[in-house]
Amino acid sequence: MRMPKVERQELLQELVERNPFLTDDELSKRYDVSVQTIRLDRLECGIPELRKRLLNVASQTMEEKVKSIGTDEVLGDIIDIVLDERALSIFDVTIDHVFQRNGIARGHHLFAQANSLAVAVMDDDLALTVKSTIDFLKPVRAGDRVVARAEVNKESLLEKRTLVEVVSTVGDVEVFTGQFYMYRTTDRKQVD
Amino acid sequence: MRMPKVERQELLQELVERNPFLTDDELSKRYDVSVQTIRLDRLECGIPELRKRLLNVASQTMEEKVKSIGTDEVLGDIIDIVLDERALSIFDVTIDHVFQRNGIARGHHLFAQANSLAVAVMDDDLALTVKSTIDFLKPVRAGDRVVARAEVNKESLLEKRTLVEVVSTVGDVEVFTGQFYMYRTTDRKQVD
DNA sequence: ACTGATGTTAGTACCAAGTGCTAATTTGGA
DNA sequence: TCCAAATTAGCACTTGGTACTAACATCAGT
Repeated sequence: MRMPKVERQELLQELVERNPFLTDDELSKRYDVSVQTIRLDRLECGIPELRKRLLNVASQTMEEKVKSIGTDEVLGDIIDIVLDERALSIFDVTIDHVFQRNGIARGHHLFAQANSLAVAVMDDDLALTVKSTIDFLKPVRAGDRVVARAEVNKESLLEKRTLVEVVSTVGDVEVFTGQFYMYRTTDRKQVD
Repeated sequence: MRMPKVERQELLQELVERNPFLTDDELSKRYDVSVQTIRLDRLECGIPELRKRLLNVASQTMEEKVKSIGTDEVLGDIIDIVLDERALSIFDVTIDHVFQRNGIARGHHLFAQANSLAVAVMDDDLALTVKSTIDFLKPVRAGDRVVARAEVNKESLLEKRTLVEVVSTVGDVEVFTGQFYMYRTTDRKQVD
């Protein structure tokens, strides 16, 4: 006897989960049983056929891709924006953004939200961050909704390095502040 | 005439790129041509059949899944580390990290690499960034390999806020510097 | 030793979504 | 009008299956 049925089916479940790319034929060789037995096993365990497994994996990807393109361009959703004046974005912190150890959000996500907002508020296709000073005031946790408010410093608007100040809050608690010195590619004095 | 051949083939390329889940049959209805025409188009354009497209997308996902677990924890690969002293990480910039407009890396990715490294070099499970001052010295582009070097300030080691200085270079050009003031949860004076 | 349940294997017909090929038909343009 | 390019049709074959039926194998209980 090669292996009891139940054991084979349990191994099969795991294996297919980790590696969805195996055909029944390959699986049958792996467990030294006939293809038909593998088919019966899949039927009993509710494991779909190769093609449907691939389709599932592929759809997952596409969903994630659509999401990640949106979140890569600007981390957080921009709710309100007046170019060269102010902007506001919301970022919902999930378990993906926190340290496993203590559940506190990684600093670079808060920075990313603020930095993205600072870039967006500048009325310039090619705005770049040159210098920045930031303070992490309070720890942020999964489930928190971080609201970032960016304000463009009027006096610096015509200078080469425009100052954008960002304040992020959770509820009414300030959790993060940052000064972003932004470099404009197009020259305001000529454009306006 | 419905549409010139070349135009249809160009649209086909784009469409299939965005939505790899369409069968020849569905495509043929979309462009109001026969299935055979679609097959010829795919042949000429080198577009693989549905099943191979799904397989490609699925394999990508699996690779990314393996990678993303590692890259979320720390952006960039840590090459060398001496706890409480210094650390070094490498981060390969891809098109995913740059502005489409000008091909320059988004600031928050450089920050993320440096911040991750600063957290890692602290001999503490729960190190947090409290304050940071950073300078983006030169634009970084896709294809660049950014090497970040973190150095723990010895004098500040016993203080509540330890200073970690990070310098990132591409080749031998400094592109980014940052001072990270880190908060330790565990108290060095008691632990040592 | 016989019987029955359980498990395994074999074989057939069929399906989806193709490839690869040949042949017929349509169509646009000089 | 006539030719070449483009399109369509048809057929045999492939993969990786489903769904179903039938034949074995094996071991347990009586």
